[in-house]
Amino acid sequence: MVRDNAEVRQAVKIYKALGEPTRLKIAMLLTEEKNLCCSDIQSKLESIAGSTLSHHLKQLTDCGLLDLRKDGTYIYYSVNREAAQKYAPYLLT
Amino acid sequence: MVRDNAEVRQAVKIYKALGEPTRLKIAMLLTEEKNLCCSDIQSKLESIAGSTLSHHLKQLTDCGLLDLRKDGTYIYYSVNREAAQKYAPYLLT
DNA sequence: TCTTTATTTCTATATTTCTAGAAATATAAT
DNA sequence: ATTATATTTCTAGAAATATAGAAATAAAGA
Repeated sequence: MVRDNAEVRQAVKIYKALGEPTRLKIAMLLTEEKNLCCSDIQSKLESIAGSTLSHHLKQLTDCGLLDLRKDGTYIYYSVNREAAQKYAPYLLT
Repeated sequence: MVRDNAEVRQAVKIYKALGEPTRLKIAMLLTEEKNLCCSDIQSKLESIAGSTLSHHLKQLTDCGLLDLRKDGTYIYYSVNREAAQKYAPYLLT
């Protein structure tokens, strides 16, 4: 029952990231279909500015919930299964 | 993979509730020790105004993560295991 | 090189959230 | 009845967040 503080801080960040409709949607999109790039995601959301999406993606990666892989001009995102499993396996179901 | 919208909205609310350090701490306190009342919780946190705590508890109950039981002047809170299991089993580990 | 496409950073604005004091409500105890 | 305790509601200020336009950066292709 004794918890590492760093772990708890990561939990807060992950839950904060998921506690916003657009970001939860992004995480869910990436659970269904991995390796989408920024503009793929943008086209799957109704209407969102690139700059806004960029901020959301930063928050989702900074907390460790998303991984990214750069390939030329593109950046492909995917869900980090370990983090999701540990904190929010709901995403994976 | 098709998700109920109401479920997704509840997920957002629960993650938003847990995405704040004080509220995550409250949820963790209540996982370890169930049936604490408002003032018990207040004394277990460093220093928080009753009105602030009340708002946090409202958010945690409104999303369905905490249950409450009234007994006279006291209100005893506990974690709703089903909700925690579904969305944030990290709390229960 | 010039242009296009992808993404980020900067900046500003609108909105939400956190916090707590004061007042209100509710129940219990004297 | 009065008092004490527990909790909530109201209110407001401060801080954080969401959003997007404009400019900047980076890589690819013509």
